[in-house]
Amino acid sequence: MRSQRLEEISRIFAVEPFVSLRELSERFPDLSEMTLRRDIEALEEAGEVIRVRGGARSVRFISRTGVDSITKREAENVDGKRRIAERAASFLEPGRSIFLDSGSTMRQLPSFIPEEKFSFTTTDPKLAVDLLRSGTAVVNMVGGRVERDNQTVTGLQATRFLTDVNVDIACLTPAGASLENGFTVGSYNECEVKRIVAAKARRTIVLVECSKLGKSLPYTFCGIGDADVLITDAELPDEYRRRAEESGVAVVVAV
Amino acid sequence: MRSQRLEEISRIFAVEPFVSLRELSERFPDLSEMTLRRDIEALEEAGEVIRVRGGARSVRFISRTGVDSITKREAENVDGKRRIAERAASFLEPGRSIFLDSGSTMRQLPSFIPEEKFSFTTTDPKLAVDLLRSGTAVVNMVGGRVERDNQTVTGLQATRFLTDVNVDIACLTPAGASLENGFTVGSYNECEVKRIVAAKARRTIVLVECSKLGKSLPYTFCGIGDADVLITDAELPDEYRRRAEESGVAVVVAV
DNA sequence: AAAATTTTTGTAAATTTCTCACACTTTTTA
DNA sequence: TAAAAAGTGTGAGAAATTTACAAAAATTTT
Repeated sequence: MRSQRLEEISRIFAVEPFVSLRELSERFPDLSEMTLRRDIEALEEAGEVIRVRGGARSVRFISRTGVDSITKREAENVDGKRRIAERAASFLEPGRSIFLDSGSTMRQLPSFIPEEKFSFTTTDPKLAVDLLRSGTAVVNMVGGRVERDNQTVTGLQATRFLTDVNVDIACLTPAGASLENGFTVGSYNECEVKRIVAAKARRTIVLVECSKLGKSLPYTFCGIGDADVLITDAELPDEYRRRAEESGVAVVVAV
Repeated sequence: MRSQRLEEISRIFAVEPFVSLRELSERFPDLSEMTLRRDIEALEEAGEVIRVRGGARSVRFISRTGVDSITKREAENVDGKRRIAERAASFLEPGRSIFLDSGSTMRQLPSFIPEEKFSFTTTDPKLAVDLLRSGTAVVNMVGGRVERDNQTVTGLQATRFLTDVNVDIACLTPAGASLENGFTVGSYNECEVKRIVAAKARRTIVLVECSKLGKSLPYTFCGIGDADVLITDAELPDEYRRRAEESGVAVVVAV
């Protein structure tokens, strides 16, 4: 029976991101290639797979993350970013007002967010859209001018907007982290936003990729000691760790 | 320059679910097919598209949960939406404050926007990101709560935000357009936003897909006669045209 | 139960698309 | 400025895919 076979093939695509026609022929040795072709075509019409040269790809394995020209930066150290994001997700508390910074690290977060009644506020338009995929969260977008290079909302309107918002938990991502200058970014406007958020937050979580360590950019939004939690993707140098612990910062190394 | 061209192709895939190699050849007449092939290959490696026989599919439009209502809506009548958007682009004036509504029709606009010093304000986070690709435009994002189903910013914060913004030209997209109720939408909050914008704008351009004609939803944001320009993708029924012309509305049929 | 119809399958030619290899050009780097 | 690298064009050859038609199986109808 055909429908039965379609189910079986469908089950293969539930596990494999790509199946070639040849593999399929091996699994069904007494069927002609043409029949398997037609089966794949039927699955494509059902929206389960996409036919590509040589076989078909399962839509389940096609991720929409990173659909952009800034993918270059985004593609760097994805693994570290994901590990950091995963840890950060465990600090989120339902019912609280949670601020999420913009940036490629934060954009890894949505896939780790459980289905709870979170209330998010963010300056990142892309992140806002991704957060909506969680069916239960409320998503607030900060208004203001969108900066071209880092795709974040800043400016007078943004700061004004944020003064009217309560923030319980803030997740912030600096562009640099150094002992001398603390957590820094390269844009004044962006700094202003982060500074306001950090000042308002009951709890500030700073997410730092190890590549940012030792770097220092023009504007500081808070000192290392001002964070409540510091999440990194690699063991901190001793100096940093000592400084953090002196100030009561909880250090989380996401490995 | 290659990277520039890749950006341009990427922009096409941002709004088009499938692009054939032939179409691409038409858009880039002095490039060999092989080069475009390699470009598509690069985009595939970047995770933006999936190469299929005859061209490539944009991953943005591939929904992993079977039928994603948003992506499905987005893929409907892309041609009509594009034609409407193209016409709308010709009404934009550099240096003016331009409001762009949310929705799938508006999301077709960025690829038609020339490199001028526009100043855009929008309630659509996705659109905001796409608008940034134009290197010269200033993009403002309206703040507020992001609605899940239509991915638009609404609510008290949004309306408050908009009262502080001047709008010269407003591009609005109704969900329904009828002689009795004018231009309508299904959400009260969304209506509120559109109403404010329409009232502020020196010039209101309403973009109506022909499928919306005769439909009426609960909330009216303005009457047919209140528009300054009405753009559709098919000839208007006589009644509508008469009504529009009586009120001095310029009707543009994008064919 | 036989006939008629529809659905499914197989075969092979025809077409299209894709890949590969190599030469040439432009851009970047040293 | 030379050398290296990256990007581009060409065309032949190798797929893979489509098409068309016929046969077989499953179905419905009579």
